[in-house]
Amino acid sequence: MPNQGVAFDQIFQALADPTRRAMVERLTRGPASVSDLAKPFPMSLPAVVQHLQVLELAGLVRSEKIGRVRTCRLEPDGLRRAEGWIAAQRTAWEGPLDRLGEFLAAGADDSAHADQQKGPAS
Amino acid sequence: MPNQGVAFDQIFQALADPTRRAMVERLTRGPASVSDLAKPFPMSLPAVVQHLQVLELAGLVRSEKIGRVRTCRLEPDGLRRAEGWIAAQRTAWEGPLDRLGEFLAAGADDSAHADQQKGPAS
DNA sequence: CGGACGGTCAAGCGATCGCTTAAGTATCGG
DNA sequence: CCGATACTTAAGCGATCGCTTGACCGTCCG
Repeated sequence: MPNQGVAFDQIFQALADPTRRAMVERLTRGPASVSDLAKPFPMSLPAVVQHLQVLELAGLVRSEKIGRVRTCRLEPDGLRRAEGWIAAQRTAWEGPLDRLGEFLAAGADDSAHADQQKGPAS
Repeated sequence: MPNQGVAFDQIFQALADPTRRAMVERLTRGPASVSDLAKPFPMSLPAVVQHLQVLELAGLVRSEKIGRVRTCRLEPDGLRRAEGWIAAQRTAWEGPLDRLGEFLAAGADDSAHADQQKGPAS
């Protein structure tokens, strides 16, 4: 069972490769076999399988072999984990008060007006 | 300046390293100088700067040198781009098919008949 | 049965990654 | 002006990455 507590290292590393991202995009449109998944790419089949293993180890994809065909499908939990981490960082920065801190740190000289119309309260 | 249309490759690659993610987390709590940013880590200063360059090239961090101090701050746009891509894939998977597609593919053996019970969508 | 199909295993190779040390360059403090 | 501070640059080294080729195994079809 592809561990659910996979490290972010593996998730982001998996997503860092364009081939692997293209595979994920392909899999959002439905499950696919290995060779089916390999067709768009100009590389050998073992290379594709290696990418697939990276995705699987990261918990982004699950695959099951029936007969001689391995069928791969997306595992949205991995994606959700990555999205959650990013959102946490982004909101930690945008949330409390820090945009102002940035402004102050940049130019503490002419603080005549401190009300920029930024921040559409997302 | 680091282009805003930076490739996802660089963004996810930058996020794939635990040291770099820790730096991002640190920067959500406010701007920091290079050596300040380096303090929590058991590595040499040049190593930290190299990580910083990766983050900056990915458009996740911006830095400005004043006097002999380089001050780094978070660039939320990069984070938002990454989050957007992930969300797009996740919703592309979860949206149109619901979970039914996944369920059918897992339990059913072929596409000839699709008359299993339907509507377990939560 | 025999061959094609779908995938797997193993070795290896060049490129990149993360990190190091050593030796700079600029600024600031006294 | 001199030393300390805050990086910066460059070279190098072992480990990992992405990909290849070649051999192999199990499954389906005629």
